[in-house]
Amino acid sequence: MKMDERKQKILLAIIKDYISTAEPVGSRTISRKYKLGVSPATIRNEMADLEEMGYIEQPHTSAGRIPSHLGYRYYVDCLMELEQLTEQEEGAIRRGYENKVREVGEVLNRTGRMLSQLTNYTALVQTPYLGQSSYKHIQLVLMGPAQAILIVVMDTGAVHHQMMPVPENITQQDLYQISGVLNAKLQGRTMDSIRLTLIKEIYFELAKHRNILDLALELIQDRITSVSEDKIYLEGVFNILNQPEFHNIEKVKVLLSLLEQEDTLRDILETPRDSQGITIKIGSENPRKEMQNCSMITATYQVGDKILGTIGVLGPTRMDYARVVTVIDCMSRNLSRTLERLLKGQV
Amino acid sequence: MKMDERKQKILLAIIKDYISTAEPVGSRTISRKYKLGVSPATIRNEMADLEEMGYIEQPHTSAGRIPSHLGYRYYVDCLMELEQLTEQEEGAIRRGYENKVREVGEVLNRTGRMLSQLTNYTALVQTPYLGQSSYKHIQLVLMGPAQAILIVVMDTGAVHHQMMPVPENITQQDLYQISGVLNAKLQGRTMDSIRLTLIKEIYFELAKHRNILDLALELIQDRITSVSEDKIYLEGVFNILNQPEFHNIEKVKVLLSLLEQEDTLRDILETPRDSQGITIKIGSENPRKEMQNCSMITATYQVGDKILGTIGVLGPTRMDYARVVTVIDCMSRNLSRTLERLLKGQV
DNA sequence: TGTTAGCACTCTAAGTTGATGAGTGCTAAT
DNA sequence: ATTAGCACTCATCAACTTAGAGTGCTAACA
Repeated sequence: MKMDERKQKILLAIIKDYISTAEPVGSRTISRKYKLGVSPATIRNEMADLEEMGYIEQPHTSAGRIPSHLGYRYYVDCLMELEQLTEQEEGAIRRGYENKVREVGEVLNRTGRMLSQLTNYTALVQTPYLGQSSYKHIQLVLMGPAQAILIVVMDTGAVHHQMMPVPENITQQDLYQISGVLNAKLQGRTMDSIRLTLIKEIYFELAKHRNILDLALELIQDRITSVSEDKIYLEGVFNILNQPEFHNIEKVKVLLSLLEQEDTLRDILETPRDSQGITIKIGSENPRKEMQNCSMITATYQVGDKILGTIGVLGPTRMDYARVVTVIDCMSRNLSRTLERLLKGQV
Repeated sequence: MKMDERKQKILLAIIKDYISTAEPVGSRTISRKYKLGVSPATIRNEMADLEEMGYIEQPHTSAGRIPSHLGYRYYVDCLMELEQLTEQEEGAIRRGYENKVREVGEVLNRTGRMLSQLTNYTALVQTPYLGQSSYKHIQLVLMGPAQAILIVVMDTGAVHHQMMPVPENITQQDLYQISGVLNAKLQGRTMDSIRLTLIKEIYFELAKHRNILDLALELIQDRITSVSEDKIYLEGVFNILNQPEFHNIEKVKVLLSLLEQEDTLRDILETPRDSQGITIKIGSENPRKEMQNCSMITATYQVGDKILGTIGVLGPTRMDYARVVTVIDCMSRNLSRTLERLLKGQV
């Protein structure tokens, strides 16, 4: 069977209507609302064909049709016309990013908030991969009789800190000295590039503080590096309560318990290696079967031509693909640009 | 009418049963399950009395009774026997606090998580009031051509940081010099005690960097101080989905939209000035009328004899008061102890 | 005088029935 | 190829019925 233009128009009408009403769409509705110039009976014939081809299905005999996963797939691949953002919205996004950007974490936060607000779905934002970022400043500050705080500033503007025990008798002067050496040796180095020779150099210069150094270097390498890496922010989770397909509490609970696990988030954000730009996963294309009735739209963001991470929007399969794609595209561009500015010439 | 012992027993039975089943309790059930040695008919008479006294009410004519707010109040004030935590649970709490405590924020986080897990309700944790904490270390680090990062370490172990613009031509050396002066003047000072004379002294020593100083001091005073103050962590919000009284999505949405506003959280955590220890607010005793069907149990935590903040558990009026009171009491003690250790001799 | 059995009564929850209407597929006419 | 017409299916809703849980009252009992 061939997919002629009229079939396309009918499929498009069904999908658009179902996206906005969440109700099965009948032949009469289509003929009335989307003037195709043919009678309901004709449309019924075409719909029977579309169903046979797998693009739509019937919840039960006397109901209208709803799009199948295949139908949505055909829609996003061939039929969808992207929506234009209003001046207002685009302005809001731009302002959201221009407004006193100070730190990577803050930028990601705002991205999530805007994404979920603009789409009314759940937003996911992955922290950027910054393995190539380098140490900018390291400082040890004495906090108590045997306690110090280790502060590490990365060139990305990220600041990590961590309490650590120190010997009883150590003074702030000692710590300044240690900080000085660490700074001299590590400043400008990337996380991945600290090698044994370098550490030996440090030991050599600070032989008598060996035990502090051991701990400090361990913390710098293991803990501090790993803390911020590959976290995923969730925003607007409650928006799913507004979707009619989630008026059943049990379904909400299933989805929420999935979203509570970081692994799941990582899995569903995952995109095929070669995918540039935007990826759409519909229903059963998602890695978890509990998400059959959800779709996920993701986009990568980058600085230069290095992809740093992914942002995504999670909604029901019946989500407004056209709008979400436009929004997420705009957001990922803005995010990339802002990060570029923030990390200017530093990554 | 007098509240004799039998009435008390019956009221207690009604409340216990309703708390565990969420169903109205009939006279037959009581006589069967809670062997009081009297027939349902007798119990019916007593229940009629209890209803007249306002302790219980009938959802409709042919249903059993449920406790009224007054009934719950009488229960928590006079009838409730506190539950004992199991060895296991108490151990888990203790271990939760002992395990590598490094920072105030982390402690609060864990507190929230444990509270919500142990009770299966929603936990609220207010950040401690640390207005009396003092500056331990201040550092400016050059990040880009005209950008620096300001790092402030408080004696509580809290670390704040903030990007700030600086003049194009400034060097890291200049910034070190400024940091040095700021440290010398501000170290050991409390946030509240920075006075004009002090600032003049700083200006005097660093006349040529006046514009940087203006910004830095402003950030230190306004932004950094206010950021972490009086935030309220929410944990286990989704637990409300497990309560049968919230099987209606609309009710969930109303409650969630309340909990999204920080003011609300502050209001419902608020406790009367003189209240030492644990406060229980039942239904309409809550400040928001949308929370008529919720109860809130709060406890303060302190270091020394200074109250620093409040933790709380939010559940339906039908919540398990005995257990929650025990848990929250244990948690607040542990939290106080841990903070004491963490801020040892520093506040 | 307090307790209890018995009974009529009330009200909800759950099930049944029937009407309505949206929607379909098929057929025959255009 | 298109469409009008028609018989048919099925969900939804309202009206009605039923079963059962629970009550209040009364009269009998200890």
